[in-house]
Amino acid sequence: MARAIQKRTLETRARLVAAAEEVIDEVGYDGLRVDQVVKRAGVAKGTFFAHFHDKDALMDQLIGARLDAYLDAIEALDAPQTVGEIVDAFMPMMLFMTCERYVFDVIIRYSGAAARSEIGPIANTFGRHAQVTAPWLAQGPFRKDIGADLLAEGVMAFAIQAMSLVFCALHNETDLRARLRLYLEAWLLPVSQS
Amino acid sequence: MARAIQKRTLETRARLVAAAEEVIDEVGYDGLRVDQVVKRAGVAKGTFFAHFHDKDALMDQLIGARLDAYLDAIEALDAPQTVGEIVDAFMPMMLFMTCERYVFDVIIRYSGAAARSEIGPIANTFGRHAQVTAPWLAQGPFRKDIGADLLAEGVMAFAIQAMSLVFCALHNETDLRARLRLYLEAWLLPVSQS
DNA sequence: CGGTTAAATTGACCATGGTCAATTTTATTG
DNA sequence: CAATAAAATTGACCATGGTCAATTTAACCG
Repeated sequence: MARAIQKRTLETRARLVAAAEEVIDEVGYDGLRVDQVVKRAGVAKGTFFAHFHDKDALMDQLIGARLDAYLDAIEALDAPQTVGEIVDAFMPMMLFMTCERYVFDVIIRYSGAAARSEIGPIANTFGRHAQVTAPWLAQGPFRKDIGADLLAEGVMAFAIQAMSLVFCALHNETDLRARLRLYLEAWLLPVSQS
Repeated sequence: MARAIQKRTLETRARLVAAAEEVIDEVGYDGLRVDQVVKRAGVAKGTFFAHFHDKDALMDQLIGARLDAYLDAIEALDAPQTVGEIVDAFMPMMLFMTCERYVFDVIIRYSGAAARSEIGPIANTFGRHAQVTAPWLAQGPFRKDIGADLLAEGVMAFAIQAMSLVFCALHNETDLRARLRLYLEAWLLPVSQS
């Protein structure tokens, strides 16, 4: 018969998360080692994996939480009326997403939700992102020949493309904003010849 | 003073590659273990890493070669005149790219060229892809308000988006074609309201 | 051909993520 | 409270990618 979750469980999990955040502050996401985390949390290694399916699941949760905070800020904004305003709205989140190559890889891997059985925190943020963006695009002065949901999916695709280029040898973070703007102007404000 | 590459070197490398391909045939890309490869090739583990910087570098080469073969076939085609023909042209390569989650991950990781110092085989195929696509888009009956290179970048972005969805719980391979077509029609044949 | 040097190869060893049978702790029940 | 069952924790152990000092092999030279 099923029992309620023990208070101890929540404490242990909280200690693991807190320890992980401390480690990340010191050595970055890429530098995190499970051994460091469990040592700092004062638990055995097996305990870590009783709480998180694997290291990536911890990352999913930590990074997902950060993304959620960015989305909270984005949701609080008024619907943007220009492509420039859209880019401005997303820039802080995109800068975080590209703060480390490893972070970007984790996000991409988990954004395509359910290779893993259940939808995790990061996958959820992508859903939220679409839910915020679609109404913006429907309300603003953007193309109306296709649905807002499809339009939002495209914004997502171009945002990912722009972020990918950050890690190419020839591009840097300054380009990110300019490139996304270029993409979105072409996507949201086409000038058809027909 | 520098010396020529020994014949032995090439033989060893060829044996490693051949062994790797055999292993992949049996257990897939994701199932490949370096130990298996070196055992089959009859060399020590250290030799493997003298020839490939890491396991991913081997994958880069093997997968890159496959992609190149698909691009050869694509290059031999006449320039497509409809979105449907474009989708048809890319489908075989996209099916390979999505044959395993692991393969797709490697491709994405290496497509953004030079997190690694030099441009590898996979990164090169992305360049080739753009070089094939841009002229097609310039010649065909598609939007002309933006340059063909930008148009080709967008095709790439949407192709990746469509492939990502293959691994989501709710989508399958049949959707891939339909979804890419939907994206590309919106991207290449917009109906502006201005 | 023997000596010398660079390149290639070896395999013991390490780092790190992950597993699981055994143990300890907590909750429940009579 | 004692007995018992479920949940949580432990840490020795494993799998696998990757390293590197030592060794072997091949090429070059007088």
